[in-house]
Amino acid sequence: MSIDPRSHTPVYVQLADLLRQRIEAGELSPGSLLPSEARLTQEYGIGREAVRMAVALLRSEGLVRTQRGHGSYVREIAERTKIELAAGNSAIARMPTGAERKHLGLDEGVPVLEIRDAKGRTEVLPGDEVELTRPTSD
Amino acid sequence: MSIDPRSHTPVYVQLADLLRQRIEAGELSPGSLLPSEARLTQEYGIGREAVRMAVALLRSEGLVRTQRGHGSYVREIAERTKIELAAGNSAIARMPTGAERKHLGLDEGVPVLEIRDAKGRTEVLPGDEVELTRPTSD
DNA sequence: CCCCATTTGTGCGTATGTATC
DNA sequence: AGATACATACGCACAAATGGG
Repeated sequence: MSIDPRSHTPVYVQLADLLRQRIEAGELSPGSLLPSEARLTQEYGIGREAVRMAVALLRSEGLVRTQRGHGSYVREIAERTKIELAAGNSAIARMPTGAERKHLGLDEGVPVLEIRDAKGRTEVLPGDEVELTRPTSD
Repeated sequence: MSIDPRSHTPVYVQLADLLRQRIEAGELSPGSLLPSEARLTQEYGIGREAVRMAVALLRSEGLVRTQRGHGSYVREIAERTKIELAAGNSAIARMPTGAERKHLGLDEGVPVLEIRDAKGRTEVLPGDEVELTRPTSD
């Protein structure tokens, strides 16, 4: 598989698609380092700008985490803790504010679950670590 | 408030923080146009790359929507439809795949809710338009 | 401790395409 | 038609963080 500069699909999107495939195929396993920007520019014969935008796109999707002076890692899939949505409560999914992301230690591209109880009190949970359940009444 | 190029925090993160503050403070209201890239580079004395990455970061957070050839707008807050989480079902929040985003017509930086029933069938809902509820058993 | 190689962050110049007014 | 503004893409250069010797 290769990249076509003359395609209507932007080069950086094509690269992101390729990398996403390699991640989902397990060829780039969770915790492993992506090839460096320099390597990707060479291997695919494209510019650094396109490479950086491709990685930024994967970051925004929560697939990779970038560490300056080191590289970009494939994010590890967190275990999801089952949380029961209590009767009378509701939940919404949204992206965290900057403060929330810092406070919860969230990577880029990770949503939060905001739980609201009947009294209007809210609780914000890391979206990649939680599975919301409602048990059968049996 | 200004930007410090010598800070440990990347310039583009600092700018994103400043713009986020202005958005959350209502100074940049929903539907309004952000200053252009050129204006931001001048006003903050930073490079184009930093400006573009800051705006991309806000996009990934679902705060702004960029319209090509026009500018970047502060996203309007969508009405949320209440959806009941049925008994025996569960839900997780995550970022959509590219295909899902296209199919659902989602802006960048908008998570999805994936509902799973007892038989393992899943349904994907736009995270910015849904509020998950569990009524009181009354 | 310093030096060095690697990697990402930042700034800037340039160019082309496309959408809007 | 023209001006403006963003999107994409390439190039180069230097700064800053990281880790190894």
